[in-house]
Amino acid sequence: MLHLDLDAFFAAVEQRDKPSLRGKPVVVGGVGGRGVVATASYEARAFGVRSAMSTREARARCPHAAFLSGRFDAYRTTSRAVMETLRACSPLVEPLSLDEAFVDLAAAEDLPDLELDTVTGYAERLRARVLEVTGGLTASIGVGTSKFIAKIASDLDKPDGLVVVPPGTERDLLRPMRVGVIPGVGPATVERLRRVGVHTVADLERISRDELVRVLGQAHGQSLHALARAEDDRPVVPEREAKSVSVEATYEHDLTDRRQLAAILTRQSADVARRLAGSGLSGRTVSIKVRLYDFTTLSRSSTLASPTEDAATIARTARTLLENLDTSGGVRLLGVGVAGLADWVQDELFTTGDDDGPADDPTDDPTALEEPAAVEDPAEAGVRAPRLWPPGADVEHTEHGRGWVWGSGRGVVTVRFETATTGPGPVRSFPADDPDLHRWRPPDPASPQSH
DNA sequence: TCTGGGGTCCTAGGACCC
DNA sequence: TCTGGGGTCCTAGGACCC
Repeated sequence: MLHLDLDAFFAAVEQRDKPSLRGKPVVVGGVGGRGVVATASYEARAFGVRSAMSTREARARCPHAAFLSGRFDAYRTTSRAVMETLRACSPLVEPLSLDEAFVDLAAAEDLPDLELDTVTGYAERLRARVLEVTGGLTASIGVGTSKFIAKIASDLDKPDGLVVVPPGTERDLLRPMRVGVIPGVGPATVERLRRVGVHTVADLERISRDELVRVLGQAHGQSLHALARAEDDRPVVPEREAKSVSVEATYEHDLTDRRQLAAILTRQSADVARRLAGSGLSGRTVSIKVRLYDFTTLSRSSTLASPTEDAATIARTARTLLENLDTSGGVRLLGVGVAGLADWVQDELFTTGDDDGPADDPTDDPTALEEPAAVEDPAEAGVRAPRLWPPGADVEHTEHGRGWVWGSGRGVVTVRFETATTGPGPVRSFPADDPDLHRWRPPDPASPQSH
């Protein structure tokens, strides 16, 4: 597994495009009174500027830095070039963000073997190619036997570094490290672990699984027990389906005018609706997020009878949710989101199959009366590129047997297969139009007993 | 006049169903 | 008379990531 991380990405793009910034401290992020730092160039880091620091503090530490609000189109374009370069190596590339990705080298075609020297040379050439296609951006690469180890390794020689962790040396590498280096272990988990005497991975290793689950809960406890032992078999998932779409903003001054708050929700709802439509998605759960003057953060949500991508429906629902909150002290952040995403094809199935008259109390559900009957024109639906392979859908493959959809997109479907004897098995990717890949249906959907 | 914006995943409790 | 258990869906909040 290979993990690639572009160094100080946003700042590096700015320095590339504006030569006068090269060699100088550059800070990209919110430039307003309530902004925070997204990325600081290494020159700015020398003055103690860090990601997530308030821009106010960054200005105090490094007043002569260039403070920029960011050009996301340029970042996206550059990111795309990098991801394409990675996909030329292996079909199994999983972007984690604009500046990070995993590459499954076991699926790389032009890699003769996975020996240490071979992989090291390959990764060096990859770094050179990234430098080329980005017009001079450096990347740090980590290689190891799992996602976890690759990710840890890419952090060890930053910037512009390469670390390959030889198989069998993982646990010795991890033991002296602080638990906070483990992805998923943030400040709250570090504090909980500190209270039970755990500071390093070596300490973590000594805690039983039961104890860890008691301290951190099921999911986190189990996964940390495994990671402490360098056990990690998570596959590369090339394309994940979006699960939610949201828009939020923090305002320079706290807002109190309820008409103004409602107007903001209306505009944000239109933004969300446009993005949903652009991706061919709709969702059933509308939520708002409200951060009050004292930073307490509230969320409220409402699940509709059927998915929507309609701006007016989202806005009406969002405004109703806000009406039940006390915002008299002032609001510093307001946001709208839609979750429970489905595609238009499912939407159509839903609304044509489940039409059982009006809801009991129409005032409970602002959409019950107005919700239109989804997409009528099949040609139009086709244009919207429906998502044919919803995650979790059962499928079968002529060669590999039965499984379920792990992810899909860009014409590729990733399937996790299950065998009766071994349980969850390997993950494989296929072209979405692979004739050997079939949607799978239960043998007799009508038979389940009616109790 | 500390503390962004876009996400994901998990937990816990209550409603509801069988 | 006493007292289920499993499962799903929904809501709110929190931790975490880049």
